[in-house]
Order: sequence, then C-alpha cells, then structure tokens
Amino acid sequence: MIRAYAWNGPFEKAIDLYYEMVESGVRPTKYTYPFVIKACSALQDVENGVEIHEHVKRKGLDGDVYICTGLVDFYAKCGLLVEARQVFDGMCQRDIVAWNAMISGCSVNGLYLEMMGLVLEMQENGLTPNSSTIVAILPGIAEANKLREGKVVHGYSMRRGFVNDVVVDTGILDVYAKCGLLNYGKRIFRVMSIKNEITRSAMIGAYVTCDSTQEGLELFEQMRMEEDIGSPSPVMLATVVRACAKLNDLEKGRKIHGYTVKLRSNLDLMVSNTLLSMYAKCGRIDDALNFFEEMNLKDSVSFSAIIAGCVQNGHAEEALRIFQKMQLSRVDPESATVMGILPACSHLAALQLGVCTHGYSIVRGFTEDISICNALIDMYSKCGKIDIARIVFDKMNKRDVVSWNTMISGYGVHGRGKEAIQLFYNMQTVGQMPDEITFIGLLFACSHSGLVAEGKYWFFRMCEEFKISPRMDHYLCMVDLLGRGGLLDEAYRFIQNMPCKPDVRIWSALLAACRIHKHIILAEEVSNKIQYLGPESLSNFVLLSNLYTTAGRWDDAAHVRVKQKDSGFKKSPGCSWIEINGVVHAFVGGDRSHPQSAKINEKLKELSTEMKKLGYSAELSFVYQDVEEEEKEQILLYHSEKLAVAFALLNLDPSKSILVAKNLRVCVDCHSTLKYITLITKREITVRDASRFHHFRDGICSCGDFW
DNA sequence: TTAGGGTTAG
Repeated sequence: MIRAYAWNGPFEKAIDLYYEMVESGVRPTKYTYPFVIKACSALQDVENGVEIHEHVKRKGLDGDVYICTGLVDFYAKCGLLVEARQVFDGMCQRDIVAWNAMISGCSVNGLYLEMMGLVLEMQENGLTPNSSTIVAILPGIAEANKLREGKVVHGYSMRRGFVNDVVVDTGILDVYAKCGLLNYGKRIFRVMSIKNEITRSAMIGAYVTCDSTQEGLELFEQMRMEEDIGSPSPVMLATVVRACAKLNDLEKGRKIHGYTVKLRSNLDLMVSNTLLSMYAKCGRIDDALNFFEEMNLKDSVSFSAIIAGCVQNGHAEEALRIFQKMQLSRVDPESATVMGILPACSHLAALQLGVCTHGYSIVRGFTEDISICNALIDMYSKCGKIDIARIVFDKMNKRDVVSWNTMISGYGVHGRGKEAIQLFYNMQTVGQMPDEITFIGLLFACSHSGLVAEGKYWFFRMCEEFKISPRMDHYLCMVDLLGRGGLLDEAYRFIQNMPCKPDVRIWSALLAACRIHKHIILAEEVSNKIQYLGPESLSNFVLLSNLYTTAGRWDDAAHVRVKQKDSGFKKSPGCSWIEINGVVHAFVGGDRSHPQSAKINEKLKELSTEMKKLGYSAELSFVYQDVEEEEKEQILLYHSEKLAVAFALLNLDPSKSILVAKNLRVCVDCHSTLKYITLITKREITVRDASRFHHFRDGICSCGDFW
C-alpha cells in the first residue's frame, strides 16, 4: 500500500501509513524505506524525511544502495545539497540512479560546475550517461546559459538515440530558448511527434524569454482555440501572466486573471504571486496591494514581489511597512526580498536599516551573490557612505558591469570625479567592457566635478573607440558639463550639432547653466525654445524667474511667475527626510504639524541669530511669493531641509553625523545656511538632493558650491 | 522536461 501511494499519490498517505505501521508494532523492512522516502521527496517534506533517515540509521540500514539512493534524491530535491552529498559519499556502492539523483540535485540548485564534475566522475567510474542523466543535466545547462555544452549534449543524445523522447526534447528545447536561440527551439518543437503540456509551456516560455512575448501569447491563444490544452496548468498560466507583465498589457493581464479564477488556479500560490507582480509591473500598485491583502496564503515570494512592486512604483515607505509585517508573520526574507529592501533603503537614505540588511545578508550567505553586493554598493552610496560602498566593492570575488557602473555613478554623485575616472581605468585593466550606462556615470561624474576636458575626452573615446552611439542621456551630460564649465556658446553649438532632436531636458540644462553664469540673453532665447517645444516644465519657469531676480529685473521675474501660475504649474512641495533610530521622519517645507514643531522652530531661530553674527544674510531671491522681505526670511527658515537638520540636532546622538535626503535640489540659501550650521555646531551634515550629494563640514561643502 | 519574487542610469 505504501508503495502504491508513493508511486501515484497522495504522498501524504504513504507517510501516514508508514507511521501507523511503526506505531502498531509492525517492523518496516528494507523494502519499505525506499518508498516512504520517495514520498517525502515528492512532498519536499524535510521534517519527516530527516526523521525517517534517523530510523534507517538506527536500523543499520544506511548501507543499503536503494535506501541511500532514495535519500540522496530526497535531500537534493529539498535543496539540502550538503546532506545529499554526505549520503552519496558514504555509499560504498553506487548505481547510475544514485549518480543521476546527485547530478539532478546540483542541476536544479544552480551548481553547474559541481554537476559537470559529477558527470565526468561517473564516467571515470565506468558508468555511461543514460537518458535520465541527460534529463538531469539539461536544466543546469539551461540555467547557466551554456550554449556550447547544450549543443554537445544535444549531439550526444542524437547519437545515443535519446531524442524523439518528449522529456529529453523538451529539456533541449528549453536549453536553446534560455541561450537565446529561439529558432532552434521552434524547430525542435515543430518536429516533435509527441508533445505534452510541459512541452507547450516550455515553448510559450521560450517566446517570452527571447523577447517574442506577443508571439508567445498568440501561441497560447491558438492552443486554447484548438483545444490542445484542456485546462492549462499553473505553470503555463504563470508563464502567460508573466508575458502580460512584460508587455505591460494590463487589459490582457486582467482577462487572464479572470480566466484563472474560472479555473480556480488563482488559488495556486505561484499563479497568484505572478498576478500580484503583473499588477505592480503594470503600474497598478493599488490593485497589487489589494490583491496581496486578499491572498489567503502568502509565502516569501509574495512578500518579495509586493515589496519590489512598491519600490518600483515609488512607495518605498510602504515597502518597509510590509517588510515589518513580513517579519511579524514569520516568513523568512529570501535574497529577492533583500533585493527589494535595499533599493528602498537607498531611496529613503535609511542607512540603519540598510546596515541591518547587510548583516542579515552576510549571515544568510546572500553576499556571495553579485546582484546583492551591487545593491549594497548602491545602498551605501545613496546613504552617503561612499567609502563603505567601496569596501563592499573591493571585497567582492567577482564583479559584473553593474558593479562597476554602480560604483562609478556613486563617485559621480558624491562629486569625486577623479576617483570615478580611476575606477574606469581599473575596469579596463581587468578586461570588463563598459556599456552605455558606464559612460552616463562617468560623464555625470566629470560634469559634477568640473572636469570639463576629461569629460570631452571620454565622450569622444566612447564614440570612436568603444563604438557606443550616444543616447539623449549622454548628450544631456555633455551639455551639463560644458554649461556648468562656463562654455555656454560651445554647449549651444553642441546642441545644434546633435544628430537627433534635443528634448526639453537638454535645453533646461543649458538654461540652468545660463543661470549659474548669469547669461540673460542666451537664457531668454533658450527659454523661448523650451516654450515652443512644450510641455514646459516647472523648473524652467523657476530658473528664468530666478535669473531675472538675480539681475534685478523684478518686473520680468514677476511676469514669468504670473505666466507660471496661468499655465497651471505649481511648485511641488519640497520634502526632506531623515532616519533616526531606524525610523524615517519626513518634513515638508513650512510644515508645523510635527509634534516637536515648537522646539524645532526655536532651534532654527537660535541658529539664525548665531549665523547673522557670523555674517549670514538670507538669499531672498529664492522665495517666489509676493511677500515682505521679513516674511520671506521666515519662509526660507522653514525650508524642509532646515527643519530636518534642526530635528536631527535635537534628537540625534551628538557623535553621529547628520544625513538628510531631499526630493528637490537644495536652494542657495539652505546651502549657505548649512555651511554656517556646521561651523556653529561642529557637526558634519550630508544632504542628498535630487541631483547629488553635499557633504558639509567646517563651513564648506564638498561640491565646492558647484551644483 | 516547463515555472512565481531581483541590482546600475534616467
């Protein structure tokens, strides 16, 4: 009976019967164990499997080849490779089934090298791979994207006559698809005489993986019409939902959602996790959140998906709230959860949580993963700790292009252009090819550190030597570089010579440069161009009005502001936030609703008095409202970054430096005020604004007033 | 044999 259940399910019954047998005093024989272990393996039931292993040891049956083979398979299927290997190594005699179980374990757990090593070893031991061996290694080859090895195995299978078997052919189809050879996959699919549901799922998945997503959906519809598939499996539905997400096709996604409800497949955890992710990827975070709340069963994938979804849709605080819930519900964070949390920390400049997540990642062994380290580098960099980011970078055993790009961009936003360039040289020394994102980081770094000649040089080499054709982002960096450097005419000529039509951002960069260098005539011309281009952005009104004010042309400034009002542009409120003891506190300019508001105001007034003694006078041109001078000073005093800094001075341990993040660019008055505050309080203050970092210390800022 | 959650810039 146990044997019957172990073969055909329900597997739980096999295990229940085994325990019933033991409790009723009937002694299981060595013929019982392989079956009950097979049931544990099918269910991935670690607890019972381990206990039954203990029974086996007590009975002294741990030398039996069939039982041990079963145990190797059980541990491998449960992802416990170390235990699987222990049993495997302990076997004095191994048949091909044992080798295949061990190989399969490595294959599905992503241990490609170990897997290939075992295949060689088994041949050295006089065993020839059979079709089960081939079936076992194909997923590993597919996962590792080893096209050459895939072709070798394909050829071997043909010579040995393993092909024309639905399981082998489906595996080979999948290898070609994962390696990007969609046409090979299509050909195999076409000539297969017998196809099962898994083959069809694999083919749809192949289209999705190879960016022929629409064709994948068409194939699914065609199969549905031709009734090749009666009721699609959860795996197929998940693949189709993923296709909708990839195409951003919400309407289609909703239809499939309805279909899964009809089939009751929406109760399947994998399907519901994919649906959840589909809503988030289509930008419907509210739908995703509602769906998440309504899920009866949630696992770590559900949490990871909603956390990542929140961050992608700009709701980092919500992501952290859900992360807390996850910990309360005792679902262990996986590496993909950490992958969602780290960008949330980056966005919120939540260093303490970032550091905790780093610690957790080390304990769980996630820091072996390149992507996790890349996310850590970004987190430290965006939380103001560029030197710690560098330590993480240096400690990595292997780096990919993202690691280098993240580090180079990090140096860029911190205004450490020379280090960005040095790192770019190192990158070439180790043979890592830069991509277009590398150059965005490098050019940004040059422009924000005033390295005009270097920027021009690298832009030239990017085009000529690296054969990367510049994108709008690269042109933007160059206009910014030339403009900030005071080469306004050259920047203008550069724009005119661009092979593509410059967008609003390009002209805005030039306008911003006009403001820095007080070039009114060019500013007016550029401003006209922007208006002609439309839609105008708010920053253009602000820049122009600001420029007129600085030049004392009050009427013109007022005229621009009226026009801004008439066009319906409203300045989005400045918002700053700061993390204290792991809690993020947010402040909006002029906001007096904070519980500590009175104390904060008092602190600011006190600082203002001290500052005036040191020679500070308010930069009133940054207030746009039509109000009296004294009132203008008051408005400036309550800019969000000042509120956040005052709050930090009141609540943060004096030994700690202050890190404030802001959604907009820091204004000239705040910039100057913060310098004075570091003089008065002897505290270090770092501000991350919408464009870069400002490290204030002893009355000076790391940006050299150049931003 | 198919499969759900993920890093850089903008």
